[in-house]
Amino acid sequence: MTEARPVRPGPRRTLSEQVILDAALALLAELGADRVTIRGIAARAGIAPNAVYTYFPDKAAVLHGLAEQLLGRVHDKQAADSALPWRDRVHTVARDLRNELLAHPGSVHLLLGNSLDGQNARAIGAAMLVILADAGLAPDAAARAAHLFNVYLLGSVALETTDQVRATDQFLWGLDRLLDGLVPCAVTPRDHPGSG
Amino acid sequence: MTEARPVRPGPRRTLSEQVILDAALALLAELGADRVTIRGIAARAGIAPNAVYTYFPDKAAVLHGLAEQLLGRVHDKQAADSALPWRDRVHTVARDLRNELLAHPGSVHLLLGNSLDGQNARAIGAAMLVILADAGLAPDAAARAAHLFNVYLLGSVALETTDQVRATDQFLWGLDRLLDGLVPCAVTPRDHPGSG
DNA sequence: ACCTGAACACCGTTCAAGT
DNA sequence: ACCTGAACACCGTTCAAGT
Repeated sequence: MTEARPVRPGPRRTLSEQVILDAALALLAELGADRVTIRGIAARAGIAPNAVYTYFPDKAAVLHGLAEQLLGRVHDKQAADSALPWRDRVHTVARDLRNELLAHPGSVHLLLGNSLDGQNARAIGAAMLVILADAGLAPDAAARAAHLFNVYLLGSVALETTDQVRATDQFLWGLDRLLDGLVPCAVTPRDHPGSG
Repeated sequence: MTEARPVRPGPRRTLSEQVILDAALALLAELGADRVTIRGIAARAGIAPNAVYTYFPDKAAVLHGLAEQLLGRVHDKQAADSALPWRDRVHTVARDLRNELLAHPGSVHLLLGNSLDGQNARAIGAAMLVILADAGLAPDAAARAAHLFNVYLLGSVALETTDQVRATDQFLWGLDRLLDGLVPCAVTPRDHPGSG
């Protein structure tokens, strides 16, 4: 017989939070938001429904993780390029986020229903703050403006999703009105801080 | 025995759509959005759950009617007063709608998830168009601006609801930035059209 | 036309048990 | 620690039947 070293009871890590979130994301992309159920996720991951509760306290926690998962798919290199005009950088972030949200119908309501306090959410918010600081906004104004940006992005896509229309013109028009309203807030406007 | 005149089969109109929507609204106000269920509505109305389907094809239709019901509770007299500055009139509409939505947590997601094409929704939208026209916006710009207003209002309240904060300062600040961005769109600005 | 009881096919979640 | 089968308390919706 083999040596009787203390065998750990049961498999140690055949699953993980990531496996569950991957299954949830696949379900969201293929079947829509209303099909993202605990039982559906478990079935796709090949486990029993209640096994999910080993990793997440409840469904809300799974959806919160799923929202974070979605934001992680957006990486903006152009947004970080401080040599570009700040309005263009905002446009880039807005377009990329909007496209990601429109690609997964229902994901907007996911973001609107969960606090955007995860790692990826904070990263995007921080990138936005940098852009707005480069635009000349004071820290508190930049924070308010970043929130305003979130409101506009999520609100726009939510209405686009329910009304079944892709109104890119309207989206960019509203974004520009919003940026126009922010311009007077810039105390030290500088388009190319790298050259100053 | 009494005369055998053709008695109509069953009670003719003991219920109505309005009774069901009233029950739904009461449930929303008292127990929250997630407790607005077909079975709950029926119980409060004193009928069997499937009786609801005599008046509405499915739950989505009930919620659509409920969204309309909510908007009907907002009546703005000040918004119609063309003697007031247009920014004040917008502020009034925004404040009243926001207060109504915050009073019923979950109602925001109700509005965001249903097309705002009902009678009350159109009335509010029309009032907004009048204000924006008085502000000097051309019809197409006014239409875009009205949509922008919807996006901002619903997006703001949605984020306020999920983050459990009532940030009135932030709300008004963002609204003003938005209105600032609209000012250049006014081709024929006139504050008091009644005096012209 | 309007309402009912009963059933169907689902949910999220919990519990006791097994490794 | 991790996973399972079974159950509980719900859902929305449909169907056949009654008035």
